[in-house]
Amino acid sequence: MDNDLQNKLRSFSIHEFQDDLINWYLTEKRDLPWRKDQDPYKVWVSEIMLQQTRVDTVIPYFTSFIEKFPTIEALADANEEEVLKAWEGLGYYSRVRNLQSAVKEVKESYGGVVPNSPHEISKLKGVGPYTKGAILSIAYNIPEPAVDGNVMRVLSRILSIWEDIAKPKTRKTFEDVTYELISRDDPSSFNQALMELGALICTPTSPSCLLCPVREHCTAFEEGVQAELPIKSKKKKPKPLQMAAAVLHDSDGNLYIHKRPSTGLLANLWEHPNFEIVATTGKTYREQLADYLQTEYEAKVVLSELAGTVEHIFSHLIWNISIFIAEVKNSPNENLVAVSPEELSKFAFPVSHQKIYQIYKGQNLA
DNA sequence: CACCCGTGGTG
DNA sequence: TCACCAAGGGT
Repeated sequence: MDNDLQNKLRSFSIHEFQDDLINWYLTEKRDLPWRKDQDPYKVWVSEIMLQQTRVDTVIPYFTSFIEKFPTIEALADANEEEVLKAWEGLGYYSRVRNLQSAVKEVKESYGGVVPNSPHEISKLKGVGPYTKGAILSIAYNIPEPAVDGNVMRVLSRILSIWEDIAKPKTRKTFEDVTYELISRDDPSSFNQALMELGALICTPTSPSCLLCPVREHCTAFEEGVQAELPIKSKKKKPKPLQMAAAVLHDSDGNLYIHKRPSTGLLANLWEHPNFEIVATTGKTYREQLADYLQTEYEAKVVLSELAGTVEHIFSHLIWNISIFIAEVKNSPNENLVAVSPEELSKFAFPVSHQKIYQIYKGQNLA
């Protein structure tokens, strides 16, 4: 921590800040399903789901996930397909594979009890510095910083910290600050209050300073620079890729689907056969797709004309997918699995491939 | 550190 | 439309 920041903290009314913040939180906090108790497992699941994901999106997933897998034991013993299906549509699917892996570790090495030491909990897959602090403080009431985007935004304004919060090393500054500020009486409420304030009052654009319970402590508000903070450098634009996909079916209406590899993008999810178009050949998308289905799956097909397009936007790339319907005239190789339309709902697909299937169903109707 | 890893909402 | 956002972690 630099000298300027240390000086700010020396003249900061820490206890008054804690009281104003926590009292506001205890009165105004939202009634969320993961706040019904302090079960470390449920806190853990909620924190993983909430990573880079909105509260409103998480709520229905959390409720049904806990119904399906109410305990560490239940999740540890669950079928991986079923677990992935419960996560379908939430995104960042490695989160749930890491979670199940970590839960198995807790079952085997810690007797099914989530460890309460920073060192041990950090070794669990998918538990980084934020999630570590969140579980320890919320479930175990241990005064550990839990620095997420909310906390960096709120504290950058409170203390007028002009470091770029997009830079990895900046998180250390905010952990140091949080360690100075955190309530030793109620670290759980303190950490959650900082995040709740960021979500409800101290929002990224147009913060509601006049409603803020801690504006008397806020140097950015005092100086009128709350709209300039935090400093956050720009992200790269996602790179567009041209793709082609086929909804492959036989004359009985069975579908032929492919399981993606266990690492990388959309790992272990199912998809309709697809590939990236090569721009340099003189062939049409349709011709390239027929070639691909033949070489990759030994599938002889009758392809439709272009049936539609689907866009899939990721953090770092964009698929522009041209969709064709293909009827197979032979038995494809073992890289494809045949399923009936009724069975399809047991498999987890990325959202783009759900849309691809919708196009096929629309064609069937006509 | 830079890059990879999803999705849906919003001004 | 588009840029940015939302309780990050792994490599």
